[in-house]
Amino acid sequence: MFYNFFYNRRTDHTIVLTTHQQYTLGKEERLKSRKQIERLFKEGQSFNSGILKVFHQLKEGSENIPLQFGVGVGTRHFKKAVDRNRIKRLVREACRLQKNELQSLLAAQNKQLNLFFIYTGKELPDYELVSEKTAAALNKLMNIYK
RNA sequence: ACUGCAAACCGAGCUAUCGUCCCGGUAAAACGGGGAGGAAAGUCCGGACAGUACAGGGCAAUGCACCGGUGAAGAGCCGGGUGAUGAAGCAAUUCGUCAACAGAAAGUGCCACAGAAAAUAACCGCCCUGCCACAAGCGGGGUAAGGGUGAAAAUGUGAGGUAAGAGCUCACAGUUAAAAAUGGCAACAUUUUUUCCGGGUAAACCUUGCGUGCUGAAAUGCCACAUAUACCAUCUUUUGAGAACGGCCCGUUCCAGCCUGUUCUUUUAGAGCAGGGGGAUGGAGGGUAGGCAGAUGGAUUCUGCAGUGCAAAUUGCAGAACAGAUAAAUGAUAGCUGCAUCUUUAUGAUGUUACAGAAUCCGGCUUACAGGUUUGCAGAUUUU
RNA sequence: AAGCCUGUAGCCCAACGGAAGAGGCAAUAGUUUUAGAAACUAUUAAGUGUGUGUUCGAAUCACACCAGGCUUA
Repeated sequence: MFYNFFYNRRTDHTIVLTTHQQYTLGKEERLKSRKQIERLFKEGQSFNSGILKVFHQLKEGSENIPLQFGVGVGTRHFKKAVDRNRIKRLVREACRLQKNELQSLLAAQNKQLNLFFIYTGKELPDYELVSEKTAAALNKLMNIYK
């Protein structure tokens, strides 16, 4: 009985995930070019979403990638590399799980967007808080580029 | 058994789903394998490696400083010596801890306050003596035995000696340097002889000895893209000036010594003048910032056995392990076991937490560290 | 990653190895004023980032840590 219960739960979970199948985060979906990042900070628009500051800019390019994003944490509030790595991983994970809606919207309009998140909070967050704030930021972006 | 300190070691494990970096695999997938530490940290030492056109020498700069061993090397490690210091002991001695541990007798500087005086010591005192009838007073000289100081006062004690004194002389003790003998590879120790006794400071300048060329993976090489053989200043272009040798000098080596016109000598060619062009250095800018190599497996680390050595370490054999990103992978969620805390003692609840994240690579050092294990030392109590 | 610099009252800063430390702003109290500001007078506030050493003596010299800042293209 006990094992059976868990087996069912597990299979349900996997089915839900496989239907979407888009929770990927490959090398191509990250913003890596130094040139593009500098242009984004210089010319792009930005807004604050609680503990996150978001830079965003449409770009022209031949590659067919609707969304590229990067994450940064300043050394002012987090002196230890461990903490900075932790925050970057949490934001990246939250974005990975929630970006699909925006991605498909952009793909439908044939637009390409650069994004950069900067963590501006002063304390080490937990995953739930980061997830919530990232979702809010992504919703705001959907309204802008509708 | 408990507490504290120190040292060494460990730094939870397994499973599932999603995701990620590298390698293999594939036409593309699927799939398989690997993916953070003892300090990855601080950047404090030492190397490897790369560039700089390394002949060689000197100066400057900079580092080190008892001896031997170890190792690629070191300001590391191991062993020893000397000195200081703590504990135990009647003592001999034993057991620890620490040391930038060459030179102050090459020279220069500094030594506040106090004190006569702080380094060529005469302020008081003591002694001799001149002026003077004597005293007092003034002057000349000798003298470091005595003088409330100070961190430090001119080796200490005793005797002789003297006008008074003085290592002036002697004895003992201490101390500097040298020689010899014995022990030791050596530092050094012990003994004997001669000699010195002229404060401290070299983590003040410095002297002596030894070592080091400088720069640093954003090094460097190649490919691609882009641009500007541009601009300004100085120097130079026929014999005495320039450049390189990554501070300077000697020295060595290298480059340039071109073109046009004109004048003179005149076969070529050479010299002078003018102009052009070239070169070097500096200034101020412009472009690119993509890819590949460097780049991860080598003085490698660990384990076992055997050998050498007091030890650090090392030799042989066997086995195992070793990430490779570049706005930068190593993450998220769930469950089980283990562990900790609380309440209850079938169990339940909460937490899984320390210091901390590779960035060219190695060897050390230093610092941080929840909890656990082991060893050593100290403490007080309990039991036998 | 590589390399360099700085820590002194609440703040800004000075001090040749020598009384344990100078100023300015601020603070507190007083004078002045009906009250306040300004001005004037007085007072308080450091033991020199931490530790160890060298020295008779350390803010100063040396070493090791801690904290903060800067440079590179």
